[in-house]
Amino acid sequence: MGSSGFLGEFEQLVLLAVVRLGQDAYGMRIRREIEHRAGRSTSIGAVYATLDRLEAKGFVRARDDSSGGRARRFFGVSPTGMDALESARELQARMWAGLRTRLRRAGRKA
Amino acid sequence: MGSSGFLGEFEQLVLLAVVRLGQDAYGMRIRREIEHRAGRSTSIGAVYATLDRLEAKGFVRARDDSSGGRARRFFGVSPTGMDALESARELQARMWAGLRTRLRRAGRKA
DNA sequence: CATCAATTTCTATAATGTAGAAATAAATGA
DNA sequence: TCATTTATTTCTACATTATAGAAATTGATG
Repeated sequence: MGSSGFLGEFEQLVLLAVVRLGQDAYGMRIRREIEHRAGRSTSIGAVYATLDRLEAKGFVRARDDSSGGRARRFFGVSPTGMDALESARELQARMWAGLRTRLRRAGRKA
Repeated sequence: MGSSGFLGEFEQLVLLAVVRLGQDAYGMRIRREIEHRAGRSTSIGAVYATLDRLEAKGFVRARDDSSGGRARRFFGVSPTGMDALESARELQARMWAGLRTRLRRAGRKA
């Protein structure tokens, strides 16, 4: 993938979950969010490994936990990360453009 | 990924290119289609490796080349493959739902 | 038949995805 | 206070996917 700025499938899920959760984006919460919204089970290890990789690419940054409670690692999406999300979305739009009807037709006759 | 039916990022691109190309979907052509539409360079090896994996999963099937010319390997998307595409699209829709404005806001202030 | 051009195969490696056990540390109740 | 529970993160290991490019194949062409 050559760090070319493209987002893998799961990376995209995690990044979107971080956007959605806003101030509340930390590992376990992100995991739950993905499981709920995507309806797909995932492991906590998968989430953290992906967060670490996203951080290494500069797509998310960890901010320190200031709340008194249990120490947690909160994440936020960086401007670069936002760009990556936008690009991914645009790419998908281009690739899908005009294909929905064709897909439905094919699905019926299959 | 455990062959859980999820499509990787590039797998999705290839599958969509096969749908779009219809009768004309063979390796080199798929490569060109992706490069044009996605505006992203890719290698022929990447395309074939992905086609092989998609075939192993039953998402595409190769049909024999009946045209007289240079022997080529044509591909078509199977019903299962169509389902996988639909699922991927639905998943994306769910994950993105209601996020565009938030993304734009964040992009501005960043 | 020699060469060319288009296509596919093959080989090798990097990046991403995935799970689950182990470690950490706050909270709780005795 | 201390043992226990509970929520969270780290760590380790491995499977799958992504990627490139050289080599092989085969029709076409001179």
